[in-house]
Amino acid sequence: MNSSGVKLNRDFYERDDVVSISRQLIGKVLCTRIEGQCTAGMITETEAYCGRNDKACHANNGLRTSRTETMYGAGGHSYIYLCYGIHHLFNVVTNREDSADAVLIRSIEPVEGIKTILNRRNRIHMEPGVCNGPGKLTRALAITTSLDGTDLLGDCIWIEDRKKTFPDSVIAESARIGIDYAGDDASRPWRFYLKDTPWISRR
DNA sequence: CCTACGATCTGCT
DNA sequence: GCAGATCGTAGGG
Repeated sequence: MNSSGVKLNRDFYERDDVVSISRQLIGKVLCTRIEGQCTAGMITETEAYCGRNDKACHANNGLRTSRTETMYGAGGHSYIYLCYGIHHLFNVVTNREDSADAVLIRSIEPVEGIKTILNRRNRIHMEPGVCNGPGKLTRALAITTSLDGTDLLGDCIWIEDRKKTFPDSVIAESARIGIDYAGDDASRPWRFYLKDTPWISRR
């Protein structure tokens, strides 16, 4: 797909610091190959969800159900769930089997398959509104809950390192969005985004 | 079985 | 800025 890209390997995902991984995913490229269509976008915004000790995480307090099961699996798989009955949200599962850490991908800047992305989003022209939100980018890349549990080392959904590096000084952190119910964990600075880009959901 | 609600987006005022 | 969409999940009876 892109000769300069190197697919992230299992070792990247299986490390135990989900907050660091969340920050490191900024600048990486999320790719899908679905129904013959290749699409990709550079990750510009993420949020870390810290397993059973995080009140905002679906696996809080060790909650283990058919929905949360994939979060307990090995790092490097997808955790995709339906939000508000409409939106398919995509997460990267991290850490070893039995932990339940994950990174929510919140925004991307499209870099490949622009026509396909515009079609899926029902738009004519590319602009930040096409992919600046967790429900928007899944629509753009054709990611749905039927792909929950997908191995990110396969050829359907994966993440590439294209050697585009950003210094820490251009990466901002903030509280996570839309988790007011999470008590003291609601204010933890586990959201990361590129400071100087329009391709994010909020300032 | 029943009810409440959500890691959001869109369109309208 | 705000309401409505829309349905799977979780929790309680």
